[in-house]
Amino acid sequence: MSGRPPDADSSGPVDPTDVDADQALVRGEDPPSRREPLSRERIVDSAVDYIDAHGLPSLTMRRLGQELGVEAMALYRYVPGREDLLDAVAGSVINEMEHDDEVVDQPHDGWQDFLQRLAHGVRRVALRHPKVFPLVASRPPEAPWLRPPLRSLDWVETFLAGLHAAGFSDRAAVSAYRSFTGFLLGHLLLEVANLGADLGPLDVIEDAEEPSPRELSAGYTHVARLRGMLSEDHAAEEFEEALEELLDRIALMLQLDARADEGPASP
Amino acid sequence: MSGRPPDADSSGPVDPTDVDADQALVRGEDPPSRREPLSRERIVDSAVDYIDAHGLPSLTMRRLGQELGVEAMALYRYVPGREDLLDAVAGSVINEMEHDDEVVDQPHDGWQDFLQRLAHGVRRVALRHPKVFPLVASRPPEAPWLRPPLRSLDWVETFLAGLHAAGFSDRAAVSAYRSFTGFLLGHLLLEVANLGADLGPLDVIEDAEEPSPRELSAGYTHVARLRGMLSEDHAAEEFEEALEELLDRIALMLQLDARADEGPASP
DNA sequence: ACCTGAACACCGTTCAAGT
DNA sequence: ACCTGAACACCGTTCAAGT
Repeated sequence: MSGRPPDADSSGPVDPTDVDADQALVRGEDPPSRREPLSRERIVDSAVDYIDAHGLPSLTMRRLGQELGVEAMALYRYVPGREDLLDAVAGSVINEMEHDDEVVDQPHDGWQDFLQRLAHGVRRVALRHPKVFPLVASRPPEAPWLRPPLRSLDWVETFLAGLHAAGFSDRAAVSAYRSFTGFLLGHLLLEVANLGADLGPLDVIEDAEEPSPRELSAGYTHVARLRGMLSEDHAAEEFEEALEELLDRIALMLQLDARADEGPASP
Repeated sequence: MSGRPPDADSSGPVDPTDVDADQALVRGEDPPSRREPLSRERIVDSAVDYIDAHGLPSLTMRRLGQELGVEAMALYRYVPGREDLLDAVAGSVINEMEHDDEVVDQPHDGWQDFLQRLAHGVRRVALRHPKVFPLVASRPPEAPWLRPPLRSLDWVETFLAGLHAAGFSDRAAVSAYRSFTGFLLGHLLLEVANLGADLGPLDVIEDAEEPSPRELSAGYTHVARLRGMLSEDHAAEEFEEALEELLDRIALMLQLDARADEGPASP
């Protein structure tokens, strides 16, 4: 079965004297007067849903229009084009963290807790939208001082303000921002890739491509032997461990930074 | 200027009695008999060059055919389709490391040196092909036990065999493989993204999208203040530092692993 | 004000036909 | 054996026209 949505017209005869509106009613669509009007937000949300369900390559302006009960051309009143829509999609999912109660705006229990919550918030977004996350990860951000996956002004501000309030120097906060984003990007992209994220619906995969055991044992002795171990999914524990280590490293950097601030004349 | 290649026919009158071959000669093309035959390798190499030059979105089967002096349909004798071609492209650039003399097959100076060389080899690939690297990073690998960016059986085997030879236990080698890939993916993807990697030719960017300073100062006080510092490019040093830290972590893990092997009955 | 029809310049891919 | 022409079912996007 392909990703194409089923054609609702194909089941049963339709009186050809019906006017368009009546045919629409037969098909179960709301008449134009009753359906809520299009808006940029509704379009972006619908695009997120569509990618979650069918994968990025399946999202076309025409199919998205169909999803919204509208012709593709109508979308262009609210969105400049497909590329901008994808940017908006990436921004939208990362901003879902705004409604995540575990994620806080201000450190109230130390910066480590603050960053822990933030990291887990991003991870929840990635796992909720595994097919959208590669977009968050690899679309070029709108400014060189935004780095994926924290690719919105709001969250970078929250990050920096939080660390500032926790006593970080500017230098230390920026340094932490860099290592934090690198950490999130690597771990979460691997995690969603392992989920088979990139491609569309799973119907194409057919997992028939795996190298045969015969092929493997010829030369790839280590891979063959460790196959099982390599396939084990330890994403969650790995994430926790690596996050702890990252926080330790930041704490260390913080000490060095503070010492440098006291003045370079110390023993 | 768009990415579309210029039409060579458009400059000057052409005698309509010329046969196709002569017109081809006028255009400076080799006659079919003289040009070297198509091959999967030539197609993949050409695709890499094309993406390097014009970006992934600009690569179409038709334009790639044109680049090779052939109609698009001819490509399908050597490549099953566009998606498979992109997989081959990702595999091809990562395998460029085969010809990188700094990268070694066997650890001859300790595993740390071995991993240092491997990491820098992958980084050189990423910097040589910044527009291809997102493909290496986010295409789902052909088996669940291959993780980007080390997405080829050959390199995973080299990695595992190398650490094995250096005395790593299976468990330790697999654990190192996981953290190594996570590290590379995060850092290199950020680095190429910062280079403006994803999109096509630079002619579309026009850097007109940056939020205005006025907009910034309203609410985004920390981002505004740290703008300059955030834009600084420390990719190279960051990579070295983070790599050192990763190797330290692996060394630590190695000790714990060895101790666990001696038997859990130790004091 | 909001949406659609028709059109344009593209796509990927198949397959019978040419050399 | 290797490539092409013609065709099919799609794309994104524009714009005049409809309600």
